[in-house]
Amino acid sequence: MSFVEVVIKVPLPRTFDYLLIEAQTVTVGCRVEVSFANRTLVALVVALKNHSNVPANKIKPIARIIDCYPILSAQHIELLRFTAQYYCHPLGETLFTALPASLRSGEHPDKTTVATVTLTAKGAELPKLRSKKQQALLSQLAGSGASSVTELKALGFTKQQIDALQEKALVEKSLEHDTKWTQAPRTINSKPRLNEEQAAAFSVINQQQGYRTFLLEGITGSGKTEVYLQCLEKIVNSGRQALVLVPEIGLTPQTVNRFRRRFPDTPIDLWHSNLTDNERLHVWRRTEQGSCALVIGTRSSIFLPFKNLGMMVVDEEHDSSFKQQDGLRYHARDLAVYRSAHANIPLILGTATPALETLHKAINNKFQLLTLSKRAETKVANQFLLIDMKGQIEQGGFAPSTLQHIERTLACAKQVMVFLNRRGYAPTLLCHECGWLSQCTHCSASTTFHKAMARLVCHHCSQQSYVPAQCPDCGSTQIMPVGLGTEQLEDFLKGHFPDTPISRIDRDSTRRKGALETALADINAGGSRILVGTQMLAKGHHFADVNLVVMLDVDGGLYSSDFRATEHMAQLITQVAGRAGRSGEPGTVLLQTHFPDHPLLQDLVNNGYQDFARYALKERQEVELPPYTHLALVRVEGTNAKLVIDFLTDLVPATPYSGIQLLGPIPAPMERVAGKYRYQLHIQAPERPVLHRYLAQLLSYISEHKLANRVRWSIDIDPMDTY
DNA sequence: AGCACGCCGACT
DNA sequence: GTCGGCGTGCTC
Repeated sequence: MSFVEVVIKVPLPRTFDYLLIEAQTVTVGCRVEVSFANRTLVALVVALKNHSNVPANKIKPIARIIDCYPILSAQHIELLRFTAQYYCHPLGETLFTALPASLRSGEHPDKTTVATVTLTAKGAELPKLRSKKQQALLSQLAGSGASSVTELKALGFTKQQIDALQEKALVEKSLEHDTKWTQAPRTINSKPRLNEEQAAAFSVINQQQGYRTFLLEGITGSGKTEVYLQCLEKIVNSGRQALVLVPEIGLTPQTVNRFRRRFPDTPIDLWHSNLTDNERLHVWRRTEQGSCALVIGTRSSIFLPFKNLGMMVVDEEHDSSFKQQDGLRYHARDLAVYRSAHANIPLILGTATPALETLHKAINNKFQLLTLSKRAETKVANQFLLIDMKGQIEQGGFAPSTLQHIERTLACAKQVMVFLNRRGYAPTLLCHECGWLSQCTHCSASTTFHKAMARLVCHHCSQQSYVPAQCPDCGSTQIMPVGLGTEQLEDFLKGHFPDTPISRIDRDSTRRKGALETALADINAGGSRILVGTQMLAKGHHFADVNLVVMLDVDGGLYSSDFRATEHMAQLITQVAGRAGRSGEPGTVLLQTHFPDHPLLQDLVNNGYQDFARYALKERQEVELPPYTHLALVRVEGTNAKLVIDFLTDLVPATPYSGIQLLGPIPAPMERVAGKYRYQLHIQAPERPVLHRYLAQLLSYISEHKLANRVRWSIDIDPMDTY
């Protein structure tokens, strides 16, 4: 008798055995169809065996074998097994979240044609077009040769725009067969010359045989990307594949084009959340068959089944979008470390502002630190100015001296960037007479007033409501907006600088597809002189003319209950400061604060992120927080607050477990979201093995708990948003 | 997660 | 009389 052990997409932390009929042959990694609890499901074979511990009368036969060849290699299953175990997540759910949706649903893995767009002879002449977007599409195609429809969509172009060009006979669409990547890549001669530091970093990485993680700590503008490119070139030239992980908003046309120009004959694929199921399947298969050399992708591309991976790069490694915030709560950067060690290949973590966890490993020689300290374009560093907001009479959120700085910069024909981490017009409405505040009815948060939409919006559950004309409590008509949002800043600046063109970049103003690209192009063409926005504006976009950067309200990060808040604030300030003065002259960075003497802020401003980070690490060590201890969180939510709290209370043992510190149950930072109450239990341990041993015990306790299926619970390893 | 089984209230 | 509410329990 032979049996197969399979996993099913079901939140149960175990596998299931099925009977293999004699005529059937399968291997590990194949999908089969099984009957499970009265329904027919796709299952994945994870083991073959001659024995089963399940009573014979319970075992059902396999209904159908889907694949004759495995869709996951044993090595890849191993990566996912580790992931499941490390993140305390059921193996079945882990394997199925990693798979593209089409494979999950049992579809055939091979779809071999790609829709491609090519310029016609007429299109190659680049005629002037009325439509800005179509013109941009045309020049994109001229720059990169043929492009797949998939990729153009990723860059913000639409099917309509492509069709419009086809209508004008400027482009042709064709279905191309996926060609195996056999052609020897062309070497580009016009490589920029590396400066001394870049060359040193390159040569260290280049000489690395086998696994090693490098932390490439390079300030903004120091040319990290050039180092990646030259390292990747060697990998690609030797016929191996590479993965470049980028933050969610890092996948811009600028980045992609830069890679394309440097590797003109090399098949490059993109991986991000906007791909359709078929597009995903297609990239998945290309990586598996070795048909593409390079993938530039967001978080989930860490699960792509490369045939012959030679190197990984994690750009902006500190970015929190690498951490999945629901379901399988993995961190793509941390998995990249595991994966590269297993594949025995080098890994580059690049950033100007390393996460403290990463820096800690570099200091302890688990990672090798490589530093780029010289800005390639500018010789002089930016100047920081702290504006003390105590006792200032502010106008529209600005101190008088801030406004003077803006005025002066505008007079020199330079651009100004203004940051605030709150979109909308005002964070809340307040009744002047009775003190009523506009609260969301489903969340423990106030609703944000959006003037342009004339709505109150909850940023946590997206519920919208009309702006009341009268106070719902006392009937007064004296309702006014309180606090600042980007919309209000834009409004104020328009009034204060009536002749200056202003652009606002935040999730509201860029909701429409391609709106961000249009706005950015507009800014770079020099149209707007003042740019107002949230941190969306800070990441990865190059603006040549910005000379002054203003950050309002940096105080939020100084006294937050989240222990990572200062780190994130420092990263943001550094990141934002990097936007100033890229054209050759040093820029100015203005920080408005009520605490100009705060030691961490002072350290950051006077000595830079590198110094700040090392000081912040000392603080973490003193208070025994990560990376000096290891953290896990049991998150529980439910409509009934009592059940949620009772369940968590029950998880805290009467006698403490040696080495484990427990804290809770405590309400989540947002206690109520979309009508659900959220509480959590913090688990802290000095060593990872201790933590995982404890968690294994806790999980088996939870699985027998009678409240466990009356609430929603999950375990978050190395959580990001905590107290 | 789904889905069946099971035991109590208001409808044709 | 039964349709349907969702608490409980199980899935090879």
